Amino acid sequence: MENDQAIFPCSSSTPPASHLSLNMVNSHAYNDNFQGDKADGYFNMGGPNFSDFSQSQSFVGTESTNEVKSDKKKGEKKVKKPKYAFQTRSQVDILDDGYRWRKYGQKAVKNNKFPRSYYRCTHQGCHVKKQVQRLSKDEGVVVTTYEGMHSHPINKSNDNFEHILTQMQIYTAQNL
DNA sequence: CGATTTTGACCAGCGC
DNA sequence: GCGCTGGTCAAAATCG
Repeated sequence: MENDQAIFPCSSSTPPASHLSLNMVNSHAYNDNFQGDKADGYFNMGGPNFSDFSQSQSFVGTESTNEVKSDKKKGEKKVKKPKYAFQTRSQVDILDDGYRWRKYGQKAVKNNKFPRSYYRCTHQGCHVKKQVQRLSKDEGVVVTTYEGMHSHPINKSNDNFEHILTQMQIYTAQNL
């Protein structure tokens, strides 16, 4: 999994919905104003009010240089972990993007009243991780942080997420 | 019965 | 060096 560019499975086919993610990076980025926590670098471009769900999307390019000098336990080569965070307006924490996720942890964040859930892709050979976090400031905002990239097809009908992507593209075009 | 969730413990990185 | 915070593991519990 050396490919760290996009989190969408459609990056190889380059569908019309894939370039929208590039558009979102054009927004202004502020570091320490998102949650007051670690300066990760969140890109926010969502408007205050749009429509129903998933209207305010954020994009995060967090190059956490997590380098391990020597193999301690896992023996994994953790050189660089690019993370991509999405800020979604939703009432539910579980944003089904079409993949199968297995929850492997949950921790409470300091600045957030809501705990952060850690998920892992259950696909064989796919070590994509994702963490879902809800903002204590806005309980209707859910931040989903993806880590890694899927190299396998979705075993579900991604019609739902595709619909969301389409809406995101429309909103992005209107916003920009 | 298998897969997944829950929850506490453990560990590593960072700041003081 | 110690304490805090964040991330992962693993065993038990739960669900389908």
